[in-house]
Amino acid sequence: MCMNLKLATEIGKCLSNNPRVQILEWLKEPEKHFPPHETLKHFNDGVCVTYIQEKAGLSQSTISTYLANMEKCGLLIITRHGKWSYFKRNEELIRQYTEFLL
Amino acid sequence: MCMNLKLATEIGKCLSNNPRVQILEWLKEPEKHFPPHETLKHFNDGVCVTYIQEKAGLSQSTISTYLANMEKCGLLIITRHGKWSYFKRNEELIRQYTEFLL
DNA sequence: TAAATATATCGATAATTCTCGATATATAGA
DNA sequence: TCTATATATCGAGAATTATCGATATATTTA
Repeated sequence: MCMNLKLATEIGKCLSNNPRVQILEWLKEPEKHFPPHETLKHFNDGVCVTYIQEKAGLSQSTISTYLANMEKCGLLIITRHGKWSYFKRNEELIRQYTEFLL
Repeated sequence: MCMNLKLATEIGKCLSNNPRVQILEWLKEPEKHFPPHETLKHFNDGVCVTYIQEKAGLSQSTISTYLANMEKCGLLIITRHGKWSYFKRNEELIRQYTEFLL
């Protein structure tokens, strides 16, 4: 999907709220901001909802919705392992967005 | 002023609404989207409020407020000539913002 | 100085977003 | 299968934003 005004505005909406921008920043360096996983020993697929929720200090439902919105507009990529959902940055989409702005 | 979470969120708010994102896009190439000025013969300082307002099709007060907000967070630079206010993109700030995101 | 023009600000209502707790769903383990 | 854990979805009230018309301010010109 290529960048356009409509999608850019949806991305902008995700980036218009402090907690969401903060999450995107944390996910730049997961190992620096989140505890290591007990099952998975890496952050290749990002961070699970619970860790992000605890760090953000908002309710589970709020964070779940935020992450779903960010995934929907492409800012994040979701990978499910069993009962966990891992979220990581979609660097390609973010690059497309920044190129659209410039 | 250097980029930080708070400012990035303010910028995100400006970029969370269709008309504002559209304005930022139009201002990439003013000569392509707006009529030439009768007094000034160039777009060096950008485009006046009236032209932007007519092109956007929203009320004068709405556009004036939008432009003021975008100027306040640094996305636009305002230059006044007599009774006109000209707005142009602040490429440096936009670059800082994109680097923050990446 | 009076009128016209361009922009900014104010006050208000409608629409959207924020954020929560409650509850539903899905998976894993006893 | 029953229970615990992780995540998603729903419904609601509070807060914020969208957008307008009216009006104020500033500048230019007659």
